[in-house]
Amino acid sequence: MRTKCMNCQIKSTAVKALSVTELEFLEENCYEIMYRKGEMIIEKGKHSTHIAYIKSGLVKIHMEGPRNDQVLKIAPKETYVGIQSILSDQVHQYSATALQDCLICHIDVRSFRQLVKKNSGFANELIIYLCEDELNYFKRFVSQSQKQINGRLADTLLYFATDVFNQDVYELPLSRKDLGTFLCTTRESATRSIRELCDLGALRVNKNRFEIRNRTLLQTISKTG
Amino acid sequence: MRTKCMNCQIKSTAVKALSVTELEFLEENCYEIMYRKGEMIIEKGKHSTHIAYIKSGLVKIHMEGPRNDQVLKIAPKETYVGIQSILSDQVHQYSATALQDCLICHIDVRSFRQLVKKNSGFANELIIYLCEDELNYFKRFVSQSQKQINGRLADTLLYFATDVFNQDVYELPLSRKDLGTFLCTTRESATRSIRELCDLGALRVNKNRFEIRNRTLLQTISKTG
DNA sequence: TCTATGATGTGATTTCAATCACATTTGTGT
DNA sequence: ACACAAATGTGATTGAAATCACATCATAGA
Repeated sequence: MRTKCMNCQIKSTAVKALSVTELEFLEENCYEIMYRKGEMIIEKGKHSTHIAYIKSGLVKIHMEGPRNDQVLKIAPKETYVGIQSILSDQVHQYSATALQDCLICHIDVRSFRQLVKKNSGFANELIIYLCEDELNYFKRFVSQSQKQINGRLADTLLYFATDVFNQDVYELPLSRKDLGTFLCTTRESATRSIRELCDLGALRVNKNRFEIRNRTLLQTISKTG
Repeated sequence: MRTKCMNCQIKSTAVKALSVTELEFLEENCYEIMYRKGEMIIEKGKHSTHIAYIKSGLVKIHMEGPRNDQVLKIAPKETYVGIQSILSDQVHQYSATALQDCLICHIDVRSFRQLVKKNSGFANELIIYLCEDELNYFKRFVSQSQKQINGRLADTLLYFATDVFNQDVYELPLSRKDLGTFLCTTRESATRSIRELCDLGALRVNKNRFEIRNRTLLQTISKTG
């Protein structure tokens, strides 16, 4: 049996603003799916009937570019994916792929829109969510265009340690190739950059097991590019 | 005497969703200012009490990076600037500077938030606005990280021709330096790229007067990077 | 167990753009 | 009209990262 929205433990801030009746309405217009690592959750170009909400697991948001598939974001739980389809019943502008096994809640986009129109508290929280998300992209944009690879890698490793895993030793759920496209570089350059940070003593790496050994140094590398 | 919001000819889609009473409320909580070319409209780090709405003129949105000041966006009229301050009474996360003489409407952020909470149609339009804006940044992010300078310049020149001036001959309101930072490169490389596109016959340039001579060629350059 | 396919590490080389250096033009205030 | 500061154009050089090429290591089937 599926979990009732009302009892859902990882409601978004927006959903917390809904009334009991609205939660019951939501309940009838969403459903959960488990995705295995590597499966596509939403696909660019496909008709967008649902918004996805990550209940657990990590998701890669990516978009075709002129050369590569570009990773825009590595999204942890409690992230909305494909919310831009709220614009209209159009097609998804980007793809999302599970990096780990993921529990995803799919919400019917028309019902979602109805909730926005009915409950301005819900709408308000969504606005806040979108603004924060956009600010994060601004920062990422600036970093990406002004820092060198080592700086961008340092950023990313700190991001995983601080915001995703909350510890300094973790299993990086990305292939070197994905890490490369997330860093806006190539697989080879990503590999080399990892080795440089190891040589500097900031890191220890074994396969995908990363250990941050000198956080201060990493932060310095992140700052100076 | 100032224009009444009700009669304002360049209302945002969101403001069009407001009732007469709400428009009167808005009227009492916003004011217009003319900015001269070069003046700062909002400044990073300053307390954000107002959201700016561009009624006329072009505005540069920019943010400090580790090396440069990075231009995030060249915003034309009917753009909200600093809307992210809706998050809370915090400080602005980026700056905005007038590239031309600009008429700006400053809206008290608390009143703005009240309108969001009161009128879900207003909130809904804002959500749509934010989603579109974010999608544009996604595309810019991908272009910037995968295209070479000529491709990025082609993009930008087409953007001005199509979305800003709506004609193929225009006065570019950016210094070479600003153009450089918008393209995520240096002044020198921007200059060289302009010359290359001229040599290819895609452009004709005299000072800041740009003329697109071969739109198809520019589009090809934009696509292939 | 063996094989095959994909992922990864690493050196050599090339390429694009940054940096440096300086000439020239433009603009501004007196 | 003049002087000075700021913006722009342009060549020479350097440098970071992409590309190429290939070896090695996993991993999943047969």
